[in-house]
Amino acid sequence: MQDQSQPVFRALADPTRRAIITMLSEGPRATGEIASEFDMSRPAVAKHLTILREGGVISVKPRGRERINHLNPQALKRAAMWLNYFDEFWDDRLSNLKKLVEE
Amino acid sequence: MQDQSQPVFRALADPTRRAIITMLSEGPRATGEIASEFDMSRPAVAKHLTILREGGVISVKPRGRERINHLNPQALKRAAMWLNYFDEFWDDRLSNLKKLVEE
DNA sequence: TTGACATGTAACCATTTGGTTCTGTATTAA
DNA sequence: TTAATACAGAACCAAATGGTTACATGTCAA
Repeated sequence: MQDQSQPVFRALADPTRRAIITMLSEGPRATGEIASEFDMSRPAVAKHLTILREGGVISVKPRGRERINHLNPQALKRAAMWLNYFDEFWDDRLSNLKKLVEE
Repeated sequence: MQDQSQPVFRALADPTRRAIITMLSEGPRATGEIASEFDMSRPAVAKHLTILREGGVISVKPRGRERINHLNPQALKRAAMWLNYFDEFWDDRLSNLKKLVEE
C-alpha cells in the first residue's frame, strides 16, 4: 500500500488548491484566468498549479501564449479510493451494495 | 462549501498520519503502542496524534495511565464526501446508482 | 511509599511551504 | 518590427511542519 498517493494528498492539503480543483471541475481554464480569481499574486497561484501537476491532479495544454489547465479526475480517484476503504466503518449498507455492484 | 474540511485534509496530508489511520482501523491502540511501530521518537508520534485529534479523525479515552486512541470515521467521511463530488467525472454509472440508493 | 511506566509538553532546530517581487521568453496584435 | 500579453522561473522571506531532547505529571506495582 506504500505511498503512491502521497503527491495527491499533498495536493489536496491546501485550501487554495482545492478551490482550483473545484474551479476546474466546471471546465478548463488558462493560468491567468485562474490566478485572477484569487487574492494573491500570479506566481503564487502558478506554484499551486505546479504542485497540482506534480500530483497528477491537473494537466496542461499550451494554446498559443496561454496554458490551459485541465482537471485530471483519475488522480483524485486515487485519494477517494484510499478513503473509501474506510467506508465500511461509516456506512455498511452502502458499502456492501457497492461491492455487490462491482462484482 | 467553505473550509470545514481543512483540518481533515491537513491530517491526511502526512504519510505517517495515514499509516496511523490504517493502524487504528484495525482497532483502538494506546499511544505508546502506536509510537513503537514507527521509526521516530514517541513525542513525534504524539504530535501527529494531536493533529489527527484536531482534525477530528481520532478521539482519545484515558484508561489508567494509558490513552487509548480510537478512529473516528465520521471525520474521514467529510473528506470522502468532498472527493466523491467529483465521482461524476470518473464514474457516472456508480455515482448515479448511489444517488438512487440514497433516495 | 517508592520506583517504573505511559504520557504530555516545552524548547529547540532544519526543512518545507506559501507567499512576495523581479526578470526573462514566447506569442499575439498594432 | 514593436509593444503588450501570458506565462515560467529565480531569489528571497516569514511562518508552518516534522523532527529532536529534556522535563513534568499521573498511575500502577512492589
